[in-house]
Amino acid sequence: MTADTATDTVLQSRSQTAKRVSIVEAAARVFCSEGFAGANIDVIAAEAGVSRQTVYNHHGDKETLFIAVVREITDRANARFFETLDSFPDRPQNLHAELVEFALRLTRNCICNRDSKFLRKMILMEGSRYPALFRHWREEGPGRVSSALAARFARLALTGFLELDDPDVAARQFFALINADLHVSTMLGDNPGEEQLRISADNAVKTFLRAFGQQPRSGLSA
Amino acid sequence: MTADTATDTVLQSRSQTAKRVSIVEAAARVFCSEGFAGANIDVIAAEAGVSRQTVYNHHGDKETLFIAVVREITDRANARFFETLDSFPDRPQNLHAELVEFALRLTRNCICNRDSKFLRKMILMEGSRYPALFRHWREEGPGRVSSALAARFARLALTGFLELDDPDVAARQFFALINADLHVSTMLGDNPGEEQLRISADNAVKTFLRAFGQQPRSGLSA
DNA sequence: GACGTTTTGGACAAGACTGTCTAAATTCTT
DNA sequence: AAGAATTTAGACAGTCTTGTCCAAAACGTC
Repeated sequence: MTADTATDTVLQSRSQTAKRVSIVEAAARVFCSEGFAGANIDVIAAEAGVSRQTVYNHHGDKETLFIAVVREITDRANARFFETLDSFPDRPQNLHAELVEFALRLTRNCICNRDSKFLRKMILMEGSRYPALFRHWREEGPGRVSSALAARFARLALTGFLELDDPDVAARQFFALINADLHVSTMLGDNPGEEQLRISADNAVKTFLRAFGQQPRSGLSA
Repeated sequence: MTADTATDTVLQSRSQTAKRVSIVEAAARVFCSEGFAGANIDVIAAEAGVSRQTVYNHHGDKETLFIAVVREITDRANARFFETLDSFPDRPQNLHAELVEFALRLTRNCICNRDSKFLRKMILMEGSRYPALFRHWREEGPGRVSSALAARFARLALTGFLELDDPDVAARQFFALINADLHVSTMLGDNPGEEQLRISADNAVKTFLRAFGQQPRSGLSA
């Protein structure tokens, strides 16, 4: 009964939603490379394969579009973050190797991908102009991810794999170390190769474990 | 003879150079908060306390002005960096405490100050548009600073204060750790308080020394 | 195939900005 | 204090951009 009309209303005409996402993707690309002020609606429309009027129909105006894009990308990036976090090695056979793999997933999915770059740029440039928008990013994103990672580390400490004073600090430092070698090149827009990523993750984990690693108590491994 | 005219030509009229730097400072502020595209020459002129025509007289056009500003700030920031590096504790009495102080100077002078923020923003946003400009930044700045810091760490390793596989990696990681707690808030433009800076530096050094610290061989201390 | 909705393309007004020009005012040098 | 150079304010042309409007075309649904 209402089901049909309801889903129709929600799903819209399929190509309508297709256009919607295509606009958001295009807008993200353009905002990212030109900045908010430098972004041009005509260019966004062209890149989305859509007429300018359609952009205005869907999103009202430049600022509204910008906000929609940031929201969307924020949510997607956060989802990705937690998804990646789920692959944390809670019961490692080989802590070093498994942490390196985890670090690699983190850099690939959450630091070097397009969404993350977009967010870094936009937060840095427009963060102070839209406090609410970016407070949301901070609290739902880095804030929660950091606590979640801290909890995983705390668990490893309990099992005797790590020796930690403060799991929250350790989590933040883990992120920092992962970024240490990549920071400069990602700022200039380079995309580090697989090789480079691996070396970098390995360096990070090596240092992290030098600082916090420990042999697990034997009884608990299996 | 020529001395007079020469110095005249170089020094210019004193207020002329005063205006020049005032324009550059104002431009830096405006570019920083609005981005290149969003920056408005009239605003820059007003903020420099100068007429628009004067801006054009001195710097020709917006892009030329931008390049001049980036160059100037890059050089200043680099100079500051090396100056700060000179206070590295080569013969520490108390390695932990002295590294913390050094880290604090580094965060204050080279990470949280206005010039550094400007450069981070501009490199992130316009880095790919002006490769030469920012290659210069990278090679003369982070690149050389990192090696220089690595050399200092290597020395501490020789004296037995540290145990290092690769001083270059250690240097990059030291920077990363120093930034670990500050990264998110500086992205949003917050200015961490003195308290926060100290805690953050202390966390960084604690972890760094857990990973690389060592009691120095007794013979070498005095 | 008819009907309602969405999309298109192009025209358009309004505003903003860059960069130039000029004549008058101010400042520097001597 | 005179002469040279710099600075100013304002006007101005030209361009670009945003956001609106509209009639025709395309699309999706029944």
